[in-house]
Amino acid sequence: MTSPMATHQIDLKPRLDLRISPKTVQQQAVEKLREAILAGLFKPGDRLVEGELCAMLGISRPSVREALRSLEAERLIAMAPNRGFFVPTMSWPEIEEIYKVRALLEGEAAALFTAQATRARLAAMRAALDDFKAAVAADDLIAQLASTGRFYEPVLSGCGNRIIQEILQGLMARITFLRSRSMSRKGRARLSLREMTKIFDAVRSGDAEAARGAAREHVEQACAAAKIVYDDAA
Amino acid sequence: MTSPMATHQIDLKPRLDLRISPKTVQQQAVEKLREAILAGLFKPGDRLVEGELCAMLGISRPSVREALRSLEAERLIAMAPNRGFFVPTMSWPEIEEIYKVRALLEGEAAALFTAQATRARLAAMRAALDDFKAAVAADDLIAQLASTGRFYEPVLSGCGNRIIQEILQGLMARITFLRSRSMSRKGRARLSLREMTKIFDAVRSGDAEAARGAAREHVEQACAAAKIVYDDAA
DNA sequence: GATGTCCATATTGTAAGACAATCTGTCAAG
DNA sequence: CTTGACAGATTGTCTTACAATATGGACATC
Repeated sequence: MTSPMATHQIDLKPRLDLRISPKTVQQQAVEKLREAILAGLFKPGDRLVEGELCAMLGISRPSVREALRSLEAERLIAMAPNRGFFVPTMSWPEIEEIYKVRALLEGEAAALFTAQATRARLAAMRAALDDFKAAVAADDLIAQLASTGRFYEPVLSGCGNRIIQEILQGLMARITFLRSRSMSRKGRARLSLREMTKIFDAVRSGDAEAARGAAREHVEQACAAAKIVYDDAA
Repeated sequence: MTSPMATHQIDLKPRLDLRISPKTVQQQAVEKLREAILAGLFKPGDRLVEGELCAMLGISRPSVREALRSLEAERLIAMAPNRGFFVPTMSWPEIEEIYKVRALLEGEAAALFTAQATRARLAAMRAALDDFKAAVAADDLIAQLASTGRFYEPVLSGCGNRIIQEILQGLMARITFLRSRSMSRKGRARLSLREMTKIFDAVRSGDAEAARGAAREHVEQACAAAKIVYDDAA
């Protein structure tokens, strides 16, 4: 598929694909709605009334329904026949199961990445880690979430397994509504910083098993923090 | 959510839910199309023309499109704007990545299941294993695939993690088109039987780590068999 | 003969309208 | 307080329609 010559070149423009792809209304609708759900505009339990969404997005009902079907298959929303779509509320066991799988897959991703980390990706991780540190010092929640995302991005895209990446993105999306709240817990950010630093150090030193362990532990700690938040809310 | 009394009862009727659920046309369409793809009626590379599907399923275009969107989000089919839906062809690296994740998750599921296997589920596994043995002896491919499914079902539903189950089902669906072909390779079935027996023995003896290892190895062997088939086809 | 241009046709993308089926909440009757 | 009935809201689905885009081939050009 990719040009054989590419492997001889330095990784400056990794897979820049020139394919122009017209965005269909449906695709944009999916993106907008996903953003809206992740941003918390629609909260767990909220109903998604087709007519309202048509008005909000300025598109027709068939297009809205197609978009909702896509999100349904992603498990970001659910549907009950004749009652329509809604944002599902998740029980704690289910949330915990997601964290368990995250621990497993992020550990694997970290281990895989360690074995083949490029200089560029390590630099990106370090930059994100520095940003996160600054965001913690500034108590800036938005910046914390953003830099956390940038910290993981090189690991996921550099671990060499797109399936892991795809699955993790899906799982993360499903628990986003908890992330900002648990991150905001007093002291969690600082612990998070320490755990992420541990991951980075392990990756940089080339110790795959240490990286796996550190990544696992980070997720497990995040899970514990999420549980406290979840119980408080209930 | 569930009645507290239920926990005091014996597990004779595990969650018999009386909820009647009307099947919408769209749901039936998704099921029919998924079956058709898994059964190989639509092969990788085939286009799925909306008009034809309308005629085949006897439903309208909006309904067909909704169904296709669902399957698209499941990654069972793909879409190119203005060119419609098609069954994607997978490259070997991608297939291998799926097997890698399967190895990880099936290993985990086997380990989790070992720690909490019920008598009933163990019996179901044994029965499935016996069926598989008979199917191998009779050289009956259909029966082999069916009994393999029944062998794994108790593990997945009994491992206590529905997310793992959900992910694995999705991954399996994406490589089904390879399974029957690689299973039919001379000698593969017999090896498969040995590997599955090893899994069962480990689970029954309560050795979670042995079960994880055996499950991993079984997937790795399946991956190797699939590679041979894939290369032959190319 | 290879390449580029243009058009007819098929198919998709999207909208609008319609109507039956089903759910929800309200209110009266028992 | 429970039951039943009814009005309004919403979904499930189909039909029709039309613009936008892709595909394949005819034809002209180099």
